[in-house]
Amino acid sequence: MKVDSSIKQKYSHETEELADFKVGVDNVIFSVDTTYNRVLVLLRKRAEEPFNNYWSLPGTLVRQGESLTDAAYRTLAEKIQVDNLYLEQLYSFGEPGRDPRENPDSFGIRYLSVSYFALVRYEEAKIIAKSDKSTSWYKVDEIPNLAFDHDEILNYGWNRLKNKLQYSPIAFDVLPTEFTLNEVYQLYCTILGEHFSDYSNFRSRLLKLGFLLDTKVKVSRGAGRPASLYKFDSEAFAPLKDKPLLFI
Amino acid sequence: MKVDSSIKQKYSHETEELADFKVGVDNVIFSVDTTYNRVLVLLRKRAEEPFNNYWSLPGTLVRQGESLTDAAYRTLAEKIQVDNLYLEQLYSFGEPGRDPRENPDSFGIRYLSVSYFALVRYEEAKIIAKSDKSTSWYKVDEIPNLAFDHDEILNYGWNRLKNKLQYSPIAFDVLPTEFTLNEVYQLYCTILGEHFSDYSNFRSRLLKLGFLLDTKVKVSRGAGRPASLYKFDSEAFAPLKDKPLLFI
DNA sequence: GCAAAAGTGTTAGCTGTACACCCATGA
DNA sequence: TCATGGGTGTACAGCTAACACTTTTGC
Repeated sequence: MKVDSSIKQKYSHETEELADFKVGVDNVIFSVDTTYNRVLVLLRKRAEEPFNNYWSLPGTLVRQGESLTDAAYRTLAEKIQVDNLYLEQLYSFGEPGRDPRENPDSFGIRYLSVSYFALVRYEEAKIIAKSDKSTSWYKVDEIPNLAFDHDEILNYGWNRLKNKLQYSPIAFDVLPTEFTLNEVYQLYCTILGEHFSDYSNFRSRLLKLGFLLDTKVKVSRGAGRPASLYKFDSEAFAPLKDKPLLFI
Repeated sequence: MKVDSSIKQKYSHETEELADFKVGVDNVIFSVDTTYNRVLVLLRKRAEEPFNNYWSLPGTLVRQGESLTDAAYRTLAEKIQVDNLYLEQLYSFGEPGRDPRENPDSFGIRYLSVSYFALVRYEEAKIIAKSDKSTSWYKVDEIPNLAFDHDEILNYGWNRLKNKLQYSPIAFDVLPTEFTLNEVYQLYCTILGEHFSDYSNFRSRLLKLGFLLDTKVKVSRGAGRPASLYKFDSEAFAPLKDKPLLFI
């Protein structure tokens, strides 16, 4: 990047008064519905201003004594009950004016959003019911206009999901403890699209990495030859951590 | 990841009072000294409590009306004068208690740090001199104990630099407009270590990507055959953006 | 037996690696 | 002319993509 010679002038600010912030955490929570082969995002409908009645990412403001990660888990736990998940920090959005509650003239409180990305197991995730259906899964390709800059955050999370899947074993955090190779393949297909790899090649590459244990137990899903159940072997994976491996 | 069945209980907080934040921006600013083949990080010596006399990452608190990115550029511009750089957001650190100025009992102001990662051209970067030598380049493998959690932030940035270099053309942001292929190679060697690739293979892979233009102009660096000067062709690179390409 | 699903094998072409080798210049 | 650094070529191993094939089940 080439910047003006005088970035000092350009980026100096007239006022030296510090901004006061509230910090929010917004979660992009994905799950994969393997029955219908679709990727879902958890949204909640706002019941207050600003953006009343808009759908938004589940979020919360950080409380006294609470860490960012804790706030992310709390938001998650308020919306769904789930035991197996992957969660990581995504990005922080802090432009002045991104929240209409900020008064543009008076330099009041600013709202910074630290976004988190989560992948949860769809089958076990129970939406904590409210009478009003204000929390619901949306297909990732049928997202309505969201409140605030949540479209941008969601898009950021969606890219992270697709990338992360290719070099990190997050899929095994949301698959059952024992799974068939075809279930892994379906998960990858659903997220990355049909055309990322042929099943037999995917299979041999994955097995060659050596961190999947064949339990030798067979399961039959309807007609056809029964499939072996595999387990993720975290000890065998450990040495591969931090290495630039590719799963697909 | 497997979490306790009751994450709701675990992560619920007694108080529902919101935390008040000041938001800081801390920059991990790298440069590569190609003369001595070493990676440098810009540090400044603190002249105030807390951590008086400790070295720290250059940082600042975000001002009213100022965006996070602007604050990052402002910090940079206060320390060094440089025209060519690459800058991106790194990670946000917001644990309660990460800044000793927070009063652990009274739940006062919290300090959140949004960290940024920058790569600048060493040869053109002039440290904006103060009488006291309070700003200085440090070799990345000889970093003293830093203030706050800046060791962790620096480590995070160092990993980002090594990864980013492999799939993104940030090197060309800090090389001269015209450069020899050997200069590119030296840069990669310095950051990734001697053993990442043999020169001739690096060379052919890089050229095959097709975004380097041979200007046909030759330069002689001492003895030996003169090298061709190349230019980065951003138009030719455009279609490769967002593709999972590897430079090494 | 036949369809369906799981799993194995084969091939052709490509890519990475490790070199050997040629080229152009300064001293 | 020789050392030095720039640049090209090659041969082999290993990988990928595409697809044919075998195995084991339910019906």
